[in-house]
Amino acid sequence: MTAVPKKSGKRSGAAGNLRAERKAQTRALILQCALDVFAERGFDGASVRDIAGFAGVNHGLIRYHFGDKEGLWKAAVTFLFERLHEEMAAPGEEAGLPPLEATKAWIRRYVRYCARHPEHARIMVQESIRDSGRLRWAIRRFIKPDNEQLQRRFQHLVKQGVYPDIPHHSFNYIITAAAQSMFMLANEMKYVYGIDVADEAVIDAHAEAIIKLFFDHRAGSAAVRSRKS
Amino acid sequence: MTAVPKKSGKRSGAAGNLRAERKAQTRALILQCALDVFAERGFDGASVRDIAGFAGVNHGLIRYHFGDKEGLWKAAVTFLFERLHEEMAAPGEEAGLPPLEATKAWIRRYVRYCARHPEHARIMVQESIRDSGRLRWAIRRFIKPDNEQLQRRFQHLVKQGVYPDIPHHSFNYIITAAAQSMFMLANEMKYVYGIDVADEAVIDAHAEAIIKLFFDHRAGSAAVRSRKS
DNA sequence: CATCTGGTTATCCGATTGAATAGCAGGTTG
DNA sequence: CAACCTGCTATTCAATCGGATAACCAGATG
Repeated sequence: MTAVPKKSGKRSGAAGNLRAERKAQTRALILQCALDVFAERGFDGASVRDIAGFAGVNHGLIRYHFGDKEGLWKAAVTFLFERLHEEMAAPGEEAGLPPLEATKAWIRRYVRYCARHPEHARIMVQESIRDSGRLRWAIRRFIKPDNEQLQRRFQHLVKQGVYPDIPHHSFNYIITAAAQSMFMLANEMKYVYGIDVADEAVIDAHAEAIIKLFFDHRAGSAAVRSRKS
Repeated sequence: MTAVPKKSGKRSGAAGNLRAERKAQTRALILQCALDVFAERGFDGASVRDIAGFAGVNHGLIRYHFGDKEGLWKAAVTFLFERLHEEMAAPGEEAGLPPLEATKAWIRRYVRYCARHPEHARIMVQESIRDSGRLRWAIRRFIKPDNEQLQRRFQHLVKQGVYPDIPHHSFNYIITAAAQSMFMLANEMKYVYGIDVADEAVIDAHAEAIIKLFFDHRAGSAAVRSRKS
């Protein structure tokens, strides 16, 4: 979490919209800082003053842009999930793959997303531990639809006989937690293993480890059988 | 998190230690309430006054027993890990099992612990997201030793050729997150799936799902093969 | 050029926080 | 029984919180 220099490039495009441009810039800057601070300290622990401080603006400005603290949180989370959907949109090539291979590609993409934006898991975990109206709002609006999509993918694998039939809620929490936790707990990784989770090699190796454990049963077993045993 | 009635049974055992007995009772009561509140709101979000309120004592008393807020947190976390070690101690029978079966038994025990005490994962995740001195304290004192124990178990499986060789830190975060997350995020489970994670059937099914995905590669594949495919 | 609008800052408010201090009451001890 | 610890409560304090209001001023408008 680093403070961001204020109003670096103004560059008014044409005429007339200079003010609107700066307003949008300021809004986006506050949102990004809000994501970081909310993720690190939780809703109650984060202070509007700190967020404004990191963004280099007066704390009263947040009230102007977002109404109140909860409005800021909801705007930040909306931005978070819209970015998730953008970055997780599958490239066209994936449609042609068989379902298991498509799921492996999805895992690799999701693990890289978790590494790139650890604040996502952090902010949602913080909110889910407490039982707030904000959690219910985010679930109804973002989490439940996303989850139904994952459920369809999972059921497809099971129906094709290519995956064992376990309760879907278990599958969901196991797979997402496996992908998120290492990056969500980057500080713990640093102190326990001395490993920097920003390292590309660590990220890719983690994705492959998940795929090996979850989706390469036969190949995994074969690899095991090829050992001395 | 429910408020606890104050001083229910005093029952002075013999003579002389009536005061000491009540003191220990009060201390334990405060610790339990502190665990719940710290887990739900994080260190900064939790107020000493709230913890004292749930315990039914004056907030000044916490200063008397634990010095300051950080002292209370450390005492609570110490209690947490000592209870973990007690409840995770393997019954003697497990020593005779082959390593893979022993690990399965360990998984079942750990999943039940996570369900019984979701505040453990919650409090440590909250602290790890922020990079505090408290996190480093807990890692040096509890997490690192526990982790080395898990690493030895894992390496034993790999050496016996009974488990695929993936980076240990990946294995660690995948397996513990898979066990913890559903119970840590009990509120999300409630709203997304309408499932109560206190249900024994849900807990046991989750443990078996983890075992099926992680440790029953051959059996899992066989189960898959027996379908129409 | 004069006026107006809207993004932003400065400042104030009551509530709550962690911490500190003084005092009380009842169990303990000689 | 009387003096004395000690576990506990009541109260105070400065700091910080979220929210509200008024002033400000650069840029849009006519």
